[in-house]
Amino acid sequence: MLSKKTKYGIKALAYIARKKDRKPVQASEISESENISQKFLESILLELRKSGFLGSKKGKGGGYYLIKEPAEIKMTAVIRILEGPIAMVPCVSLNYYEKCNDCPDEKTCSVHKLMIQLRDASLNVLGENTLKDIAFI
Amino acid sequence: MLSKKTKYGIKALAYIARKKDRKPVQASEISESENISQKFLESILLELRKSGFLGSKKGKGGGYYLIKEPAEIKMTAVIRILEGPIAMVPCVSLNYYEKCNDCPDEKTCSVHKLMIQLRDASLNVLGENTLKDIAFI
DNA sequence: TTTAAAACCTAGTAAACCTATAGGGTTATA
DNA sequence: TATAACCCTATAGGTTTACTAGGTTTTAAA
Repeated sequence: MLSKKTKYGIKALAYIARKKDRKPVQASEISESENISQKFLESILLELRKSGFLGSKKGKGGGYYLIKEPAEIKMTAVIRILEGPIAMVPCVSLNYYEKCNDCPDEKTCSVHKLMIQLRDASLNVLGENTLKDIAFI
Repeated sequence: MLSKKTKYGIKALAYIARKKDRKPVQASEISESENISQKFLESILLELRKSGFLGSKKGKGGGYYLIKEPAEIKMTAVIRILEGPIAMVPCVSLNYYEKCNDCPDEKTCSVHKLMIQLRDASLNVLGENTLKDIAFI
């Protein structure tokens, strides 16, 4: 299951990307338009800022804005920050590898085999899609 | 993340599939060989029996056995029973569809769009793999 | 210079879910 | 009839999720 956090984060990024001018967008505006609890959204936007996707401006007229071009933001990066590893088991994760303790040999593990295929399929989709691709209909 | 339940369930099915004869395999044997807590495994095997993957024989010399040929057991079916829907959001699920309450229009939703692609990629992989494919090295 | 808007930060919390464990009951075979 | 094996229910302990509350700080505009 995709967490609400990730879902809201993607929606927020897409909302910001759709704005033509690069003026800061307020959390309250996104919250209303996308039906997301404002306080919860604030924490997500903060995380997106800290991880380098968004910049922010404080005070009246402030808000959040994209730092990079939408076409340069791969969905792999967004998902990894918001949701975590793309692999479904740590033993097939490229970025967060960890050995299973129950499994003596990965090469002969049937789960491992299947999960590698799933990981690669997901990586393909997420690597091919940028924020630009999904933000516009 | 893949739940331990699903992981153990797949390992157990693969273990049973690798047996040449069709004699019932005991939970205790699988538990030892695959390093799975026996009580936990029992509950998983029970679920796999109730959902039609396994048959069982009670009493001494009893155990679990496959009802269908490994080549006829698609991994989509296994995952759906053990882990639940393959889609990461209910609004793109084929078998468990549910409308999002925050989203007024699926056709213009950027998350929806991405999740459909992910679902199809996963369905592809899981549909192409049978228990036979993953049980043997 | 005051006021209000907005981001920023910390903490808590109810509910759900996960991963078992406990403790037996039932059934069939040797 | 003893024992091996499946069958079933309940529950504990931990983690994660999805918020909510309540403020502080910064900045622009009145």
